[in-house]
Amino acid sequence: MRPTVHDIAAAAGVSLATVDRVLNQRPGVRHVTREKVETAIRELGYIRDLAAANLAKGRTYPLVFILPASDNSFMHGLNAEIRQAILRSPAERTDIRTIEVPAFDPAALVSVLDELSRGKPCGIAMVATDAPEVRAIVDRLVRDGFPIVTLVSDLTGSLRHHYAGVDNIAAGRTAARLLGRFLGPRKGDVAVLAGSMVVRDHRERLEGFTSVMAEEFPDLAILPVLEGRDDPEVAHRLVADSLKNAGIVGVYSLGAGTRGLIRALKEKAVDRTLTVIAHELTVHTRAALIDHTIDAILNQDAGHEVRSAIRVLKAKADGLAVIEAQERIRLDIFLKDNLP
Amino acid sequence: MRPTVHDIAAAAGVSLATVDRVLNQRPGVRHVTREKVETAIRELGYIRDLAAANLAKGRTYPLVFILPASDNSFMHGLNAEIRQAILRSPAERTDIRTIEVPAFDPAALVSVLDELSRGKPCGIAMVATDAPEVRAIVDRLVRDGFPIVTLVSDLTGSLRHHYAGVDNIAAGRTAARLLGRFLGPRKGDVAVLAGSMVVRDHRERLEGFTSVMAEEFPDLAILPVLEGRDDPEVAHRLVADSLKNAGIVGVYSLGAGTRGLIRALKEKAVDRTLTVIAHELTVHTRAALIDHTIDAILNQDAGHEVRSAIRVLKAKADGLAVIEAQERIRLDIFLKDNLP
DNA sequence: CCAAACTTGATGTACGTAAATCAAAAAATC
DNA sequence: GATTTTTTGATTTACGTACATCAAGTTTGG
Repeated sequence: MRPTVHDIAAAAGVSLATVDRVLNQRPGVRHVTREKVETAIRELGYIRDLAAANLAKGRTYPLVFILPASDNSFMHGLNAEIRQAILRSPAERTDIRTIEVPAFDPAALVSVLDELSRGKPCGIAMVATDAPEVRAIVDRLVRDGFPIVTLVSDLTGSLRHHYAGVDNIAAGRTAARLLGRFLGPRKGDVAVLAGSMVVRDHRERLEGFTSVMAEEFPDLAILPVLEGRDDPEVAHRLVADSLKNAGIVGVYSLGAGTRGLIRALKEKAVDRTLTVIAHELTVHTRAALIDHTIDAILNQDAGHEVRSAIRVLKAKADGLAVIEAQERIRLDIFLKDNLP
Repeated sequence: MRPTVHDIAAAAGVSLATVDRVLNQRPGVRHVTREKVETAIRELGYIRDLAAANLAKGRTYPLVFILPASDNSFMHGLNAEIRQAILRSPAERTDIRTIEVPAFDPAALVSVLDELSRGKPCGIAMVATDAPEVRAIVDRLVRDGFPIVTLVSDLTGSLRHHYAGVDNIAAGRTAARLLGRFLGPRKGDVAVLAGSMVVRDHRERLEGFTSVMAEEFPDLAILPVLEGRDDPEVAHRLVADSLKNAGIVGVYSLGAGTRGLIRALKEKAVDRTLTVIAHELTVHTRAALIDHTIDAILNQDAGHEVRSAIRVLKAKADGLAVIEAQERIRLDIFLKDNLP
């Protein structure tokens, strides 16, 4: 049987109350006594029973998810996953709240974080907007002891404890290699559709994409990036326009809101010899993959991201280690054959 | 606050003892009283606090993993993951034991299962060997109330509660499409290296592979399957031999023990224009992917499989639902750009 | 050396559930 | 209607931890 507080007390030759004072870093223990207890803890390999502790404390984990108010399938999916997590709250002792902030708006994000810092959430998961002032307040909150994980979009260089999202540079590189390999010996132009270059994840995908393209597929030329602002209408217009260029052999859509892209592709489908790689599995991209409008979909599993963020925040709140491999968000590659 | 047994007792107008009898299906409760209590449970939305219950019972989950005694990287990795899980046992209340059985030997597997059925494990995870007698005893154990999940290799048509592994038909199909698309307009022969056709997962991969090849890439001809028995030496000889055929443009290695394959490929590398798809990410395949000997690796995450099996077995033992999406083992596709 | 401050022990309650015991009440049997 | 059987209640202990209280002991400071 694993040792309990009673065993520690006996081994250290002190009372239960003293062990408790040491374990919960309460004052009123002489230095030498504290050392005795800590030695006993180490030697017996005592690990406190979290379940029992939480029961005694009536503990819950108040968590906050901060999301951009973007109206695209991916964000809807993310929201749905959070709602699922809320349904599991009783069993997981969580108490989850979501806050929406305007997208691409660092100031709004900062003010929400500042507001939160006056409350007592034991963990914050946020889709980060990449700006110095956001980094600053995140660092402040982390120093004040709030566990913080970034979700979907990271805030590199900040002190956030963890990033629950994919490696977007790798995603871009992967897209480039798939596109290059699928095109084989063909030469021509490649169109890139992004949401906005002010979001870090889009910038990183593009960076990865262009570097592999340059290194390994010099016969393919990347056209100037189309910024669709994750809006189907805008994307449709931009892509339709761009496709008038007869030299285009491939398309990489690295943002969300791929509906417009798909529509433009279908209109052009008559003489279609395009190879298309897109991000995020939604009902639309899924259908397009099945009917061969899209050749491959790169995806991040929103459910995994949400569950992972919750696990990590709870672990950090308890000062526990996480299972790194479990929390790594992988880049899913879907062809029409391995759709879930 | 969520309702407790006390609330149920009050609401149903009975004593705590009676509520306990109902909750733990102990005898000595009249039918009408039982109904009263069950109504109260439903109306208050009572959910028992598993942590508290496990604490009170001093419960642990004795689990058994049954693995084939195969000496290949994948099985070593699986073993390592189980050892990791054993390290987490204290926190997860599990008590994990592994049993090795000779590979490809239904009789041995049956006798181990029979032996286990006389013990009291609360869950069994097994790499299934596909045979009628195995199916029979699995069904018997399931009927006797043992939670059983198959691991890596399934036992379709049996009553096992869950399969913690990838969809191997989809894996084969995906391999075919990748190979076909990577080869593009090239025509020629494709070599297939398998472990053994008596293992279900290998058969299924081949099935998926050949069907997509036939449907969509008629210019590529599949050569007779090479059975390497997951042995590097055998595989090396077979592949080296086969590569004398100048018409080969692609290779699909669907089994384990890919070391021999890689060696054969490197020896032949001088005039290499081969496209190669292999299964399972190991140190060897990883290196080969990086140096372009292999073009893509299909992988199943052994860590995920083990953790998933444990979660599912615990949930089944407690009669709880599992999060389906979380337990789905995905087919990882690795190019050199998205290696973990 | 005495009082104030600090340190420790002893003890009890609580968290939500499981499980056991014994007595009391109700129902079923003859 | 008495007796047996079944059903129910009341109460207690336990799981491992947290936390509070009070008394007693030990150090300090002046």
